[in-house]
Amino acid sequence: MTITQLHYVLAVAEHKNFTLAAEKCFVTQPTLSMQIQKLEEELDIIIFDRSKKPISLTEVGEKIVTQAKNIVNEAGRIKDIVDQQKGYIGGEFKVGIIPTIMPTLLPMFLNNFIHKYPKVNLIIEENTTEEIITKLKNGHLDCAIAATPLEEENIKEIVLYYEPFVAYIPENNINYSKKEIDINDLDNDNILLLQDGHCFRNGILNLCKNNKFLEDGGFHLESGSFETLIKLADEGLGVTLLPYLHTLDLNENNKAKLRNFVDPKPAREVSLIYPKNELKIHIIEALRNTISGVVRGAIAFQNVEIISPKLK
Amino acid sequence: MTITQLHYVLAVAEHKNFTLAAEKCFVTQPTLSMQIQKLEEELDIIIFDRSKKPISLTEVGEKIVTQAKNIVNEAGRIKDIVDQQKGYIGGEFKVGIIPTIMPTLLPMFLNNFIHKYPKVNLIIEENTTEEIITKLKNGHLDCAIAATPLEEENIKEIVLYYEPFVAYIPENNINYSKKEIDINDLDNDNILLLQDGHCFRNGILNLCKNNKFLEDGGFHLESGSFETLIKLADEGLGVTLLPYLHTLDLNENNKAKLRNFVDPKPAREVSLIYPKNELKIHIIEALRNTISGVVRGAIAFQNVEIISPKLK
DNA sequence: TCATCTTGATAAATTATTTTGATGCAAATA
DNA sequence: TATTTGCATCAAAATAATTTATCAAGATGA
Repeated sequence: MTITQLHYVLAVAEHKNFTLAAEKCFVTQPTLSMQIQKLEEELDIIIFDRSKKPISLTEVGEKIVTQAKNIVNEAGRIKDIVDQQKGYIGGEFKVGIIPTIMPTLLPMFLNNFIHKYPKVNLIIEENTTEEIITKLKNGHLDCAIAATPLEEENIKEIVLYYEPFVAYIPENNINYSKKEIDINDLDNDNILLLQDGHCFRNGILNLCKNNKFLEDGGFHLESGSFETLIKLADEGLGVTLLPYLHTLDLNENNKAKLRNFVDPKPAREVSLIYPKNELKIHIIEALRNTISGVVRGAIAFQNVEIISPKLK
Repeated sequence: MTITQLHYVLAVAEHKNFTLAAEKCFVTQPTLSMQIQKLEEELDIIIFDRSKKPISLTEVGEKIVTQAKNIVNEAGRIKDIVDQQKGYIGGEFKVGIIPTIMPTLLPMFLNNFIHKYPKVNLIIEENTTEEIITKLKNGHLDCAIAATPLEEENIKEIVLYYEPFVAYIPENNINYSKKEIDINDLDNDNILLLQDGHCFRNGILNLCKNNKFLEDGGFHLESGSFETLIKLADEGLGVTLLPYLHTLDLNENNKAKLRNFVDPKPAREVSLIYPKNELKIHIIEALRNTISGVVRGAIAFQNVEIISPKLK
């Protein structure tokens, strides 16, 4: 069994077609046929059922493919180790970002970064915190941006910035008239939050433990976007909290309903997180510097005294 | 990079000697030299510092070796998949057992098992519950025996038996005169327990929540063996609890101090646990049957009504 | 139904890689 | 200085991978 053979197997499994898979592997079709036959012979099992159209995996084949992916993935990390040693800033670099950070932060640094490090092939994906942790640990992500602290084993966190929350108070609410809000003022309101998995929620729940929402769960909202939350708040269903960077894009009408918190402001800690093995530490450092640079201007002036909750 | 090359690298890393490593790989020394050179050339780094005696790993070399182990380990699982498919009962089979189960259970089934399945190369190691979980997940163990329930993701549990606890009451204790003990009778005693990590401890703490030991922690004992606990109890430092199978080996003097619990007896659930992928399920089933057979005779007659605590 | 197309298997020739036995060379040992 | 130890090197031999050309089975479609 060779790593090459496993690559061939994966290609056929993906394309369900020997000829096409061969092209993708930059070899001729007989090469693929032969090598896969050799592997099947060595293992004395059949991986592909060639009688079906399109070609399908046998039951064992499925398992072999799953494991082959693991092996190939692990093998790929050898290159990462070497790149790290050489201080090479380039190659594939996969970053996970949680949904509530993605739309505001990404545009701020993306252009900057790809121009500064053109050799890096940046691959960004939106993931929940939970997905991020799994993928960091199994190597499907090189680093991620999420709300912290997570205190996960084998994962390191470098704080990028503290982002204060801003209250969004609809007009009919008794707190609307206040210029600034204390977190305890909201004790009697429904606080509309994002669905679980969007870790933003965890960030707030711990701050207002006396809130009705938590006590009796008058109603349970599982919205996926701040836009929905704002509309629901406008309907008089409660108040909501928005991370500062999100409030910058609101229209004037909505901005009028924003109220800053008095110090100490509730805030979320946003960090760059990555596996302890520090395989791509050079690229991670590059990313950190880029983000720090652009973010400083955007939120540094906000005098954030943190009530950073212990997440999850 | 080939899997063979990685094997060669690991062999040299282990033996610190090309000639010896070559022997272990059943190839000649030039083969090893060439292949490792080829790999070093491909990666454009040096793995081994040949100037030192004995040969040593470079800094990158260390990392490469660590990763090579992962790759080789993952590659080895392909064989497991195939074996599983073929229902083959044989090959290497690694079992972890927690310290408080090892000495009593192992002798009961070991002989039986290795005679019944001579093709299985059984490798037993003593591990804490925590180690077991890690090793099951990363494939360094095929299955394990531990106190349950653990409720760990990706790990399955099959209960082997329920083992009742027996109280060990020193003579000076007020409970000594009782023929049977109620768990609540011990509320005012120090209960001597094994150190953390030995999961036996978790099994008891939840049962007697009012115990002084927990309330004020008059003193904290971190003993590693039941023998020590028994001696400390004899010194008048408290009472201790022993799993039933352990009590069978005590001397007469000690046995006199044992008191059964009244129903419902506290008990620990002992299970065979293994990864959800069920890679070696046939061997695991074989092991389960063997253990069930021998254990039934030993503790089935104990009318165990379980207070099985939820473990950590 | 019959020609045609698609697609994987096979054969033979070619090319590339791996392994080996013989030997060299440097450093340690005695 | 002679000897041993241990890795590197080399060229020949053995093995293995790849390719080109071709085939055969099943699908497609006129």
